Amino acid sequence: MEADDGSVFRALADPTRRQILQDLRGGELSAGDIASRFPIKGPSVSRHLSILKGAGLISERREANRILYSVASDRLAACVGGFLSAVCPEQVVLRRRREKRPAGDAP
Amino acid sequence: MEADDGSVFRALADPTRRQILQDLRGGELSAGDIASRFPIKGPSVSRHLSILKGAGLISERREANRILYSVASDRLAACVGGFLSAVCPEQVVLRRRREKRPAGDAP
DNA sequence: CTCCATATTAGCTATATGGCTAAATAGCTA
DNA sequence: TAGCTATTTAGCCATATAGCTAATATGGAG
Repeated sequence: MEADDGSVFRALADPTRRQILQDLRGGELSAGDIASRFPIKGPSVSRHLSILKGAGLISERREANRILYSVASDRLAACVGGFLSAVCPEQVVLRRRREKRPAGDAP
Repeated sequence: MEADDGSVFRALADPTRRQILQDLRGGELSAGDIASRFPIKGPSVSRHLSILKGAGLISERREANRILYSVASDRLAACVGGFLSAVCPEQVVLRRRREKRPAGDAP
């Protein structure tokens, strides 16, 4: 069901999308907030957001008539960090975060 | 003189190029060695190699009439790891390698 | 030099990508 | 309901990308 790693790397190929991810590092932003930071029109931003979402790199939340986006850093770290670990494991260390466990798992 | 980070991420967008980098993890390979591992023709592989080289992700060395390629993992870790550190610093640790110092630098 | 092996460069085609404008959808408020 | 804001979707166009075949280096062996 989930997008494959290829979609993640394709998503990261565009500088605008990389910047969006960095901007989201500061916290949730609406599509309009994001659009105001770039010299491109709203629909283009919307397209970038849908590509990032398709890659699983951002998640969205509706609030009134705005949509707030946030970065899915777990997924980013897993895919990209996983690749880095495969190619240059000496230079990169992945710090695994607590995983969401299905309820009832051993503590 | 050096390629910008954008070229690195564009280079990584293609699955063949990512696989080439992983294959080079095992040690130097000639263009022909690499070509034999993929279902595409030599010239296409050559193009991928030149893109990887343009991004600074591989280096080459001539031996007789073959050209041996190796992965530039420092550059890969610096660019991609740097980006990861900017977006999700909690999940990724960059382990800096000894840098090549200009001769005559303090010890 | 000629011949062969290894690779790259040139030129072509089809598809993917990223921008735009205009139109449609979603949700709030009167 | 109508009207307003926020955002996405549809359709178009220009450029970039990745594959191919044919032609061009480059280097070693005879």
